[in-house]
Amino acid sequence: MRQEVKDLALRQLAEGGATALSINAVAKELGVSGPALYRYFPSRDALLTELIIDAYRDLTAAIAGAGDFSGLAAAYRAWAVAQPHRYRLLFGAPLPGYDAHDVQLVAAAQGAMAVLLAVAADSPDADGALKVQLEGWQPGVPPGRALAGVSAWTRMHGLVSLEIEGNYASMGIDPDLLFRYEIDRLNSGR
Amino acid sequence: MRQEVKDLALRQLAEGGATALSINAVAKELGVSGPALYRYFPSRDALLTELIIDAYRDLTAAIAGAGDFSGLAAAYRAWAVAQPHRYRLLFGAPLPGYDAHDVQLVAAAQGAMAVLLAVAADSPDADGALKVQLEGWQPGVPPGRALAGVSAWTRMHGLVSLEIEGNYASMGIDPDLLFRYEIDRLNSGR
DNA sequence: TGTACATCAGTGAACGCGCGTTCACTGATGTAC
DNA sequence: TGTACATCAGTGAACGCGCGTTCACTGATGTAC
Repeated sequence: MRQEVKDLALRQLAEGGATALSINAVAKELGVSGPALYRYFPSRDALLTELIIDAYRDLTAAIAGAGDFSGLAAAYRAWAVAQPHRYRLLFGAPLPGYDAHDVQLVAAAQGAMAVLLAVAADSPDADGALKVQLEGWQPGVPPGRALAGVSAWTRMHGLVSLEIEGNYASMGIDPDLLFRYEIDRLNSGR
Repeated sequence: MRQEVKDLALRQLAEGGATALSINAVAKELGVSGPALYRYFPSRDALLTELIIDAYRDLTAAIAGAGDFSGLAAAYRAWAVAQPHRYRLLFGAPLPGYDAHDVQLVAAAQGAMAVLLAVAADSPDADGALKVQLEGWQPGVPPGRALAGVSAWTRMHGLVSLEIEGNYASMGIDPDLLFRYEIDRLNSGR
């Protein structure tokens, strides 16, 4: 039942945009009255939090077995393109009135980043204040690697987020070709 | 009066997230009844469209006089960081129920891109199908330059969008240092 | 200067809608003797 | 096997809220003679 609620909630998010998560609407589609769902989730925010944590874990799983960095990048993109609503849940604008400071949520996000850092190259350019910050952020990781990880994530996110909002499509440019071009560049250190 | 409405609408967007644009709320804050605003805007969507067009023009103006590519990148970022709600209006998730196919809107977006293309470097790597698409997208522009423009935009967007959602802050990393690192890399062809 | 009129910004009521959440409750199911 | 009871998923009404939009209207302002 909890799973059914989540599935329907995701489907409604997919159809109606990030604000479209409504307990009443989910209940209705489930053929049940609104208050019934409060047996399973204490509040709308709790449901939302669970969806986000699920999404982090799912994304993490999707990129974990993808091989080297190129494989990870392809898996990251494929996951996002297949379910843009979940990608937005993770990296889009914060939902009004929703406080994203749940402990499990932060842990789930770190899990995904750990997978990325495991296959990131090493950048020789981490120095000065940036180096100190990178060491503070990921104490066990060489700062050059942490920098390469953040940088790679940033570039993937730029590509993926513009793709899922249809920006390349409206230019008549195939996102696939652009993605390959950028990842090749990134891999060759450019 | 129209300008006052727009200003208040922007302020409410800034405070309440992308869904927070409400004619009634704007009217209330203006000390006027809801229907009064229909003298000035035919509908909520029309107001929204105007805000988006304004934002494109404003962003275009901000990056137009910024000198070379490094200057443009800095101006682009400064504009977005100063008013993230407007940046989201342009490049964030589409608003549910809002159709972004206004003619003026498309023109405004192209104006911004033209400024970027004017200072973009040239990439030697545009070939094959991608080259054909780039030529179709910007007929008068060498495809290598178009590719460099799209690529630079993508990377700037990755940096800026993660910054305004607070992702670097939550890692303890100064977005300023990261931005400079990435733009230096981009400038040196890496 | 005074009067008749037109303009038009803004009003208040209403329509129909949806939301999250609480509350006391029904009624089916399963358990214990 | 039959009866008494506990559990608990789900109900329907209600609270207070906000939304976009329409409609007929008031009432102040400005214009024309």
